[in-house]
Amino acid sequence: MTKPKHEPLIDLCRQRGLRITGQRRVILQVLDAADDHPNVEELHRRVGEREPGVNIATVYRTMNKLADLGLIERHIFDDGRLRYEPAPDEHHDHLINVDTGEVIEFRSDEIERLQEEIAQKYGFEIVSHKLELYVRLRKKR
Amino acid sequence: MTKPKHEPLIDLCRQRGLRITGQRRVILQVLDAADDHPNVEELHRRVGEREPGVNIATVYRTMNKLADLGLIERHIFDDGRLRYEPAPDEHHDHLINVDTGEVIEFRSDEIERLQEEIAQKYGFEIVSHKLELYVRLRKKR
DNA sequence: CATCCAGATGCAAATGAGTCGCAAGTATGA
DNA sequence: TCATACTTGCGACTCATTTGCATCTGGATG
Repeated sequence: MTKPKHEPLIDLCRQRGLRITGQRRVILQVLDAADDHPNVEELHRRVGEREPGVNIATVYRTMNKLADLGLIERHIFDDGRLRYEPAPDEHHDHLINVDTGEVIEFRSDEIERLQEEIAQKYGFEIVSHKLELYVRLRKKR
Repeated sequence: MTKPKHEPLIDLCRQRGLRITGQRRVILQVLDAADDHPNVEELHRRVGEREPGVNIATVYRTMNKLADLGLIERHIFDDGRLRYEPAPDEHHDHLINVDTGEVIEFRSDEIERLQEEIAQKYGFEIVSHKLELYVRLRKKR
C-alpha cells in the first residue's frame, strides 16, 4: 500500500539539523503524502493510522518547528484553526469552498503585481499577504 | 479630532429592534468613535473609560448581535483575535503594518474584478473574501 | 561499539479567547 | 403601571494550542 515515494521533507530536516525521530519520520511522511491543508487534529489522526501512540503535542511542536524553518506554511482560514501545507515553490492563494471545506490553490500574477503596486503607493513593502476567496458552486439558472 | 455628535449605530439598532440599554449605548458610542479595528479587549477598555463595570461578556454578546445584523464587520487578522469595524458603505481590504499594528484600508476595483474572474474560472461564485497585505515601511537605500 | 547529553517526547496541567447557563435586572409596548 | 421578553453580570465552561517537567533517545564523539 504505502509505496515509499520520495520524502523530501526528511532530507530537508536533516540538512537543517533536526533530529529524525520515529515520530517525526511519520509526521513528515504524512505531510509529504498530503495534497490538502490539514489541521493538527487531522494530521494527528493520519499519523495515528501509521503509528499509534504519537502524542498530539508532539505534532504541534513538530509543526511549529517546521514552520519556523520555513519548511511548511501555516494558514488560518475562517474556522480559526491552524492548517499546514508543505512550503510551495511558488506562492499561491486559496479558494475555499464554504460548503465542502475543499481548498483549491490558485495563482494570479496580475493580482500579485497589483498588491505590490498598492503597498508601494502607501510607502510600504510587503512582508507577506493573504488572499482567500470563500466560494460556493455557481447556481444553475 | 472631530467628535462625532451623530451616533448612527444607535438609530440603526432601534430600527432593527435591539433594546438600547445603558451598556449598549456606551458600546455603540465607542464603535461610532472608533476609526480603527479594535478587538474585544480593547473595546472593553474603551467602554470602561466612559462607564466602568460593563462586563466583557456583554461586549462579546453585543458585537455578535451587531455582526449578525450586519451593522458591523468582523475581521480576524494574523493575531487570531476578533476585530470589528462599523460596516462600511463599500467593501475594502486591509494593509497591516506588522511593526506597529496599524491598519490601513484600501480598495482596488481591479483586484475585485480579477477575483471574480478567478472564481468564475473554477465554476464558483464568491461568498466573501479576505485580502490582507502585511507590510512594513520601505527601507531607504 | 559504548557513552553521553542536547534535544525530543508523553502526559497532564496551564493558558487564553470566546461562549454559555442562570438568576437577577430592565427596556419597552400595551 | 404592568408584564414579559430581552439583557446583563458572573462564574463556569469549551476548545485549540502551549508549556512544565520527568523521562527517553538520536546521533555525534571517543
